[in-house]
Amino acid sequence: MATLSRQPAASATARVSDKKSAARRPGTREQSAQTTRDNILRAATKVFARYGYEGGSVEKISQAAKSVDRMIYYYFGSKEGLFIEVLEDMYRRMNDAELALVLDPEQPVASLKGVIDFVVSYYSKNPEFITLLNTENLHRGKHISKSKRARDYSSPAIAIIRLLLESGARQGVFRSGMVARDVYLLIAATAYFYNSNRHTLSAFLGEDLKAPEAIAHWRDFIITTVLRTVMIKPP
Amino acid sequence: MATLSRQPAASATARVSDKKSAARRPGTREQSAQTTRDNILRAATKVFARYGYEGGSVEKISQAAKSVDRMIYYYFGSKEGLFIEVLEDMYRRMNDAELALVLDPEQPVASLKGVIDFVVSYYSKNPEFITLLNTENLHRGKHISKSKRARDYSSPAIAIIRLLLESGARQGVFRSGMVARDVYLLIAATAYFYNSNRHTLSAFLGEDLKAPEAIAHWRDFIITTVLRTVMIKPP
Amino acid sequence: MATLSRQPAASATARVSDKKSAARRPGTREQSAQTTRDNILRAATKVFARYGYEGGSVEKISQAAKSVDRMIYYYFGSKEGLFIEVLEDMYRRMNDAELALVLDPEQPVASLKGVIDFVVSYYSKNPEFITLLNTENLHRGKHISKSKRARDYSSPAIAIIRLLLESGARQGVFRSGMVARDVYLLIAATAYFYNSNRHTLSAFLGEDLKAPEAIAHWRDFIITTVLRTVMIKPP
Amino acid sequence: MATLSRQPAASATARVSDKKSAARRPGTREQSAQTTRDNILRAATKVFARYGYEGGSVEKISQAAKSVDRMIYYYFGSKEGLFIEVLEDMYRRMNDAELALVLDPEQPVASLKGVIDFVVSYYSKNPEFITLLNTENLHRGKHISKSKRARDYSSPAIAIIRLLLESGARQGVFRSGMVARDVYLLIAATAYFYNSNRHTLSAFLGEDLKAPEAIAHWRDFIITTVLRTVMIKPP
DNA sequence: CATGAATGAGCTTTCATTCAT
DNA sequence: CATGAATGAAAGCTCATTCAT
Repeated sequence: MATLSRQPAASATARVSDKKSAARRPGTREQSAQTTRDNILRAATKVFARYGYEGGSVEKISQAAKSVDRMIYYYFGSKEGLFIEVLEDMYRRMNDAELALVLDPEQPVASLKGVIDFVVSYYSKNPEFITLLNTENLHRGKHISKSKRARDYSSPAIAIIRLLLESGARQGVFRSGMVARDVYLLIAATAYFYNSNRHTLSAFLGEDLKAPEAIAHWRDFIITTVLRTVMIKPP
Repeated sequence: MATLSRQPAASATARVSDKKSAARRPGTREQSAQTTRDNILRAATKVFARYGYEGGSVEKISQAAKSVDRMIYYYFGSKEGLFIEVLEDMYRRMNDAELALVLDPEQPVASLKGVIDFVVSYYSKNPEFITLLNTENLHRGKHISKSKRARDYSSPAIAIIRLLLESGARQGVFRSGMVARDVYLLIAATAYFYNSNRHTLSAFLGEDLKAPEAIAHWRDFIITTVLRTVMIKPP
Repeated sequence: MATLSRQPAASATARVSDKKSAARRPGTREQSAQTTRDNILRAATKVFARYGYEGGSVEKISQAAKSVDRMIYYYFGSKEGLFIEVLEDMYRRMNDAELALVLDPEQPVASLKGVIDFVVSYYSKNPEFITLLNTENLHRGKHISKSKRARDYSSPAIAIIRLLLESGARQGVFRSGMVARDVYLLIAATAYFYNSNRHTLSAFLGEDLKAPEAIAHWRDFIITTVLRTVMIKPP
Repeated sequence: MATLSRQPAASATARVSDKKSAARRPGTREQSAQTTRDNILRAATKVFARYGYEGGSVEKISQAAKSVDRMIYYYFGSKEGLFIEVLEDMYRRMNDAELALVLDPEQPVASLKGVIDFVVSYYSKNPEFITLLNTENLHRGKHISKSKRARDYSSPAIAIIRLLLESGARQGVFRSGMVARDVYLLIAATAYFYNSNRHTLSAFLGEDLKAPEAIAHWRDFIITTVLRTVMIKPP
């Protein structure tokens, strides 16, 4: 987005480098400390996303990280400490992705479509994001509330939408008085729910919500819904 | 709703009677087997909703039911068997509540508002419904797919909405070609997400989403959104 | 002692019966629940006495009891709960032994000798008593303070000594104004220390304090000391 | 004591200086190796005295010393090696304190009182001494027996008492034939037990044995007891 | 001289479940 | 119909110690 500076924070799991770490086994010392830590964080993200907090045992994680249980305590202090860092990293990556969005406020309709497209796409491609959030909500946000860094990652999406709503209103295409937070929640809710409840929904709807056409259809429906909600004269 | 017969199925956890057995202790024989079973089912619903499947231990449940572990196996065979019955009971109650909705298809706008109001209200008053569904989705629907009775409780809500959409289209107030499933998902998603992600959202939005005014505001926004989506000339 | 009723409380580890429990292995169901519990309590007494609280692992205990770790938690809830019961049982047995003492208040000198003899003998024959007390004192009495039954076992020895001191004073052989608590502590201290610090003492004294003659010598010295302290005209 | 040369050995934990190094952090090189070593030894003394050998973990010690685990192995080889040095240091300090006692053999009664006063005071002011000795006795003296320097610190107290007993006997105020070791043990036992078993005793006696008046009363009782034991005509 | 990284074995405790009456 | 007793496996975590620079 033109109006926002782009400086994605460093992220462990986002880093793709990793040099010489192919097929390393515990016991060999070739790997750097940072690599071990990153491996654990990455593995924990997957395991917690897949099995939840209780179901995601430290053994599952250490095995997935090709390390040993003990290292989790060495680097993260406790299972909870590790989970908190997983959440922080998850938010950081989401933040970075939002910051990387390039939008033109002078074209509010197209840009709003772009935001929706981004959100639908991000949730679809990062299913971990959804299950991790669900897990944290099951625990009533107790872990993220312990994070000191969590506040730093307050989603820029709402600010972006506010900008677009104001621009659109100025141009006379959007209704005035729209609350950015509401529009943000509308987009997030529809994109989130579709992925979050996929399994129970398909048990009753009898459809495969993962099919590309199904996803595209839902994305278009969201776009229609949002535009009809904010525009004065929807197409 | 006028067009649907009302025959709520028997539900363990919906039953509120059972007063005579207050202060009963395990070990006394006075309580009927049905009561012990019901106590466990009710307790399990709460515990699973609160702690998830892995976090909801057999011991937590038996203690909450003022019974002993052994009884869970006596009545439900296994922890998984109990969880499946909890899910079935949860769906049954949702079904019953939807069936109890009285709507007039000749007034599609008011009725659609009524549906939204019902969904928002139900999710708000039955937070267990949300966390149980999330838990089951974390497990990719593996438990509900094992249920033989699950299919019986396919939500009548979509059928209701289809009826209203058709009636509104006939009357010339609703756009034609609207897909009932999409509208249903839109309503469910917005109502669900608001409750489901309450804890993580409030950590960043800094607002109390539980406040009655906040809930009312969100309900009104959903109504506006849905009506602007389906109506030809929204108010 | 003539003036005290004799009704030793039931004690797990004091019971010698144990019927059919010879050579039982875990896995066979022949043993009664009470036997398993008793075995654990008895084994825990030995292990805690030998290795201390931290050093006395639940595995050591369960093996010594020819049972498994899990049963400790089944019957005692936690390692700490088990240790508390060990302490209670230890006090109960000491109590019972003191109650079984038969003394004649009309012969205060002989009876006082009898008390000393008993204490020296009891400490010598029950080294567990000493190390368990040391362990509990290392923990600043935190476990025994959690015991509800602990108060019931307040040592009758002081009351006995008070009786003897009063009788002796009446007869004109003991100094008047002697405090029973002081005399009790004097006896306990000398008998206790000799056993408690045996190992470090013998490292420096270069003597075997366990030798029967050494014990007899020390007992006689205590008797001399106590009598010279309380008697008007010591022999 | 006049008759004994005064040459207190160097003691790590007795040194109180070290002021310039306040607020030093591990990682900075400004501190001398000797300081790090001393910090560990001092910290270990406290931790072992408080938690026992098993309970006194390497981590607790290194944290208390504001150092890291690795340094313990660097300087002391092992946890056991550290504990042995703690014991040696403890004995050395006791030795030094005894050597610093100034007594006049020509006044045996007053000097004996002085010895008792010293012992009672030392135990009272150095509770670590007691719990460390108890811990070592729990381990049956296995650590101190591995110490090569331990023998060097054989308590001079017995020799002192022997001197006083002989002097008193010569003067006709003390009974002849008294064994110095017995008198020493009597004093040590009474002073030791009072502190060692403070916590369990107060649980039953219901008194605060730490109160200055209580300590003074006990010291006086010990003095009376010892004098009545050794004197021909006690006051 | 000093230290960050790593580790295997052990710790207490909890898990869901079955045995046996 | 109901239950006390028992259990193997696994959980999260801490232990003293060594590696490698």
